[in-house]
Amino acid sequence: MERDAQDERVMAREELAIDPVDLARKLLGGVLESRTPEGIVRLRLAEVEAYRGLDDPASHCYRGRTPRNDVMWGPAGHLYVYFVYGMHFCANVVGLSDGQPGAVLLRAGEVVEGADLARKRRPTARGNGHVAKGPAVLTSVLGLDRAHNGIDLTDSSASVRLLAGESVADERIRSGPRVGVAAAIDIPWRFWIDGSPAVSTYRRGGRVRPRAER
DNA sequence: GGGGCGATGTGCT
DNA sequence: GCACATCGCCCCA
Repeated sequence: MERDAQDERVMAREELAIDPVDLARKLLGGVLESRTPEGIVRLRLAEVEAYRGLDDPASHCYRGRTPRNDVMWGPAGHLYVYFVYGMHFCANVVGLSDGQPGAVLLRAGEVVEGADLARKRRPTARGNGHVAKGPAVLTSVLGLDRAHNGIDLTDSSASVRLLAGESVADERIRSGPRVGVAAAIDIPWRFWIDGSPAVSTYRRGGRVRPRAER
């Protein structure tokens, strides 16, 4: 079937080498696949956020190139994985092209294959292995960690790949402020598929100041 | 060399 | 709704 062929198609680098805000919309409905000795898990992306390098104070690239964020400087289509809060990993797809940093954080998705393995990897997560609600749940369900940083998702032989999946109609895409981000809170660079059970609940970022605020 | 805090998840109140 | 676990990164001294 035509749709199945599209589901299986590995996305090409030139499709991904675009502004992260546009890439975020394009990734919705796409499928991230991880293959390990344990098995295969596939996840249809339902919620993402754009982080656009140098002029975005919330981006890891904002203060320049460092060993940690090196992958974000391109090339596009690679996986940027980072460690946060001393216990979680988050995964991004790098956008734009060489020399221009930017990426899309993968926040949530629906497990379309390998629910048993997903549940085994994250037994306490709500959704019983069928949804990955939140960026750290998403990475653990797929078995991603620091070792997967820099993988080329457009390489058809890679252990982690990005498949085209289904395109999502514009009217089904919603947007709003990014979760857990205090800087640039007015910029609606979070995108999600309306009605998806995987979409995480909004939480504003930044610690509440002791009493300075208002 | 030291300290503050973060693109979070979970369980308990 | 809130506190807390837990540690690497980055800024500043």
